[in-house]
Amino acid sequence: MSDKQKPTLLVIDGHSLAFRAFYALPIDSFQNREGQHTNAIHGFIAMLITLLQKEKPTHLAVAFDISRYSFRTRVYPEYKGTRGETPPEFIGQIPLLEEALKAMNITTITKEDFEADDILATLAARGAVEGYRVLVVSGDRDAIQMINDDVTLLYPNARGVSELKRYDRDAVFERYGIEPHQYPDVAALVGESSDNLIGVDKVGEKTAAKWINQFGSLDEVLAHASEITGVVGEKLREQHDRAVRNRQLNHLITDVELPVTIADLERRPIDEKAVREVFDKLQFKTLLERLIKISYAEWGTDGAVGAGSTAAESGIPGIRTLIDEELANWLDTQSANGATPLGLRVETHAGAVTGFGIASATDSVYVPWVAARPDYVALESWLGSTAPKYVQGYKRQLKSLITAGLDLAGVAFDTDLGAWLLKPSGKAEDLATQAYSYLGERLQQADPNQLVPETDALSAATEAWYILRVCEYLAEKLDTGSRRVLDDIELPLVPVLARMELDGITVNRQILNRLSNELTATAHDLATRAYAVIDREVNLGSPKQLQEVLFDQLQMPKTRSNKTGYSTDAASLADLQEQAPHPFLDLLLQHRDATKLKQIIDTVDKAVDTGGRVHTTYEQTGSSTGRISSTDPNLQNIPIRTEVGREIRTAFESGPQFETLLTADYSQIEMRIMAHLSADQGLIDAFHSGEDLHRFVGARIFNVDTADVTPLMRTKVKAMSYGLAYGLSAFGLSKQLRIDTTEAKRLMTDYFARFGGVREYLRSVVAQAKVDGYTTTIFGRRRPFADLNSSNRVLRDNAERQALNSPIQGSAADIIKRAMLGVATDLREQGLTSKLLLQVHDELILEVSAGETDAVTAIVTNRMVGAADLRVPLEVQVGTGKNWDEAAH
DNA sequence: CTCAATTTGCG
DNA sequence: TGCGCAAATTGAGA
Repeated sequence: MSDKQKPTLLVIDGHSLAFRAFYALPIDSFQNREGQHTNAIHGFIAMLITLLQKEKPTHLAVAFDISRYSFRTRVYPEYKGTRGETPPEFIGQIPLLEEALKAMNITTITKEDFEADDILATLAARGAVEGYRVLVVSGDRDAIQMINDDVTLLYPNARGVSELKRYDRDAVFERYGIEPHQYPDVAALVGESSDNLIGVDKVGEKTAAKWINQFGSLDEVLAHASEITGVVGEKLREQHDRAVRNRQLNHLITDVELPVTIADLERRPIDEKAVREVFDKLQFKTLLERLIKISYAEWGTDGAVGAGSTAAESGIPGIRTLIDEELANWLDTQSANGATPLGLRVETHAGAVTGFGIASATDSVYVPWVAARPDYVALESWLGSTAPKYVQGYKRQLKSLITAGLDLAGVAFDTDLGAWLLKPSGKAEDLATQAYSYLGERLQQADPNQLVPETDALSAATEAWYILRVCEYLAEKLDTGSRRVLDDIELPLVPVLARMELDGITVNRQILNRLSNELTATAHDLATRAYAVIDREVNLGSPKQLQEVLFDQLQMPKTRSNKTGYSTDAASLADLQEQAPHPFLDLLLQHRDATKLKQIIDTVDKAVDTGGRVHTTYEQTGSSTGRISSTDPNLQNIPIRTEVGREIRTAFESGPQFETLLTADYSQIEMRIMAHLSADQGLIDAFHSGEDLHRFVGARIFNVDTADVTPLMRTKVKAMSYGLAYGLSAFGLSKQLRIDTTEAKRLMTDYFARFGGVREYLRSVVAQAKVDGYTTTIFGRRRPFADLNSSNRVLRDNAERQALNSPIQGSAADIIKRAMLGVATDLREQGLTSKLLLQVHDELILEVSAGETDAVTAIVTNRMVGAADLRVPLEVQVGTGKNWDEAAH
């Protein structure tokens, strides 16, 4: 008999599941009118309903513990002794749950002196013998021993309620490397903290599984204990009794006498009246609807239930699977409709393309993709054509296609980019969330309490249809400026970024490994010395432990306070060093520096592929200002400010087929943008003078000749200038320059006396933003602000500084993106093989082919300088070299 | 295991 | 009491 035909017995550990649900769902969101908490009941029943739908059990029972005491606590009083008091919010939920189950006509079983798991084990064993497919739901790991070819365990994962993990024999083997029936042997050696069973010291899952595999069983392992060498062997012989005791306790009883037979557990229809009463008392409206609905479906009663919009209601078109001629004809018909966009979803599995969903407003098709199939001419030509396509996650989809050897053109909208331009400070949303946010429609999988993952995910065809609709909605919402940014900057940038990611940059692992080893030694040495100075060993990476050392042990003056006490960051430590010099401080700072650099090196090293290259991922929708960010690994925070830091940069090289690396960075782009936006004549003159900016500004402020500007004066002016764009206060400036606030205030006054246009501009940005609710960059990118008129001072001040900075940082982001587009275009059009590799906000890094250095230098310079037409010139510094460090000069 | 907080790297 | 990011680590809590 196949499993499909077998009757299915579903048995649940009631207490353990309810407890999991209790911790997984927010307590405060589930409370009925009497103040009784109901989150555990809600989670449990949501899970149960899903299980009924998915697994369609023919027989069902829920087992409960009667009390905390069982035969096991008599044998070993400390059993489960680590479990604390029941949380007060949990009290009362179990009886209510039992009441609800009763109304649903579900059998609950308890047995004096036994735990629920023993009941489950008994039912599972009997069910298997009687020819059932058995599903056990339990959050207790001991349940693993029940698993065999007929019995599967559904185990809640760490998230608690979002899904159940299926454990069959294979899954157990994969996870633990043993057969399910051997699990108690392993657990006896390892121990089980939740049961207060202490294992053999030094023995973890790996060791225990190895022994069990080697000797066959716990008894055999113990019999051969004398053969096991090393400290673990010693511990095993010493703690032999623990393992034996644990094994006795974790053995589940499979012949508990029960008042029911399996046949008695056959499912029965719910008592609808009773269910309505109980669920009403619990105030479970949605769950009641779901339950009634499935009950009607199952028991054949009239199913006229109003809740939830079904496919037919929301107008999802049916899906047709098309290939060959039919597909060609369909695409033909669509393009005959002119330039009407189609939704497109590239379906992938493990990175490889497996199919396509394509949708018009009224029709959706699915195209399975088998790379070897010959006749995809029509599809490929449509993909590569300018026929407008609406997508989600353009870059990721494009990369999949490129990897599959396919072209993609004509992308005219992306839900992610559109949503981000509309609300750049929002979180990235998946399609289901977007459909709900913008269309108000719940996609399948909408129930957050679902415990078992949907078996049938939404078809790529239906996704394409939703993508189309979300895009249409967003396109409607975008103002013309944002739309221009999308069309002229963001969408065209996607293929450029995709190429950069796929290409990656060559990294010399020998250099990284050498540096890593050196830094490990340095850090170790520094730590040892630091321990000697304070006469004890602490974790130098733990702010909490450092606080103890600094403020308790060493009685240092208190620093800036934070949520956990007093700050130990570099600035605070530097302050301390001044007030109360101590060798520990310097050692700590150096140690931090070494470990941080090592961490970055190791992260990059881990990301090197077999071809010796590192591929970052650019987050195009990650920032609020319009910048792109870099992750996995982040290549925008490679050290440069210290000697060792720069050494790391020598590891980034041009690839074997290339001649050199080229870096090009904008000089003072933000100050230039400020000069442009403020139209301050002084600042504009500064940039036209050819003089060093800070020297020029310093001369004006301190009333001296440019030649007489001292380094100290220049430093102060530089800090002031840069701080301007961030909304720096006199206090902040004094902090940074380590001068008193009076002097900082005077510096600011003098600065604004000479460059009043800047202050005027910054003021006007904030004022305008308060009126409009958003700021705008030179190229029309918007950033909305919610808190500019907040009555909360902190919120408002923060929003004001963000608003003041956004047009500056955002315009710089626009400019370098435009430069990247120009560079990519020119490289392509001039048939050059040099490649754009990295972007670091105001810097581009390229890999240059032999003989192309001059051409590439010209392209990069022209495109970067010409990326915007400002009141001041844009200046670019270009350098070349074998590696990133060399190229940066 | 997950999450918040802290710290630090870059622009 | 200075804008924008990503990553690692610690320690607490579920």
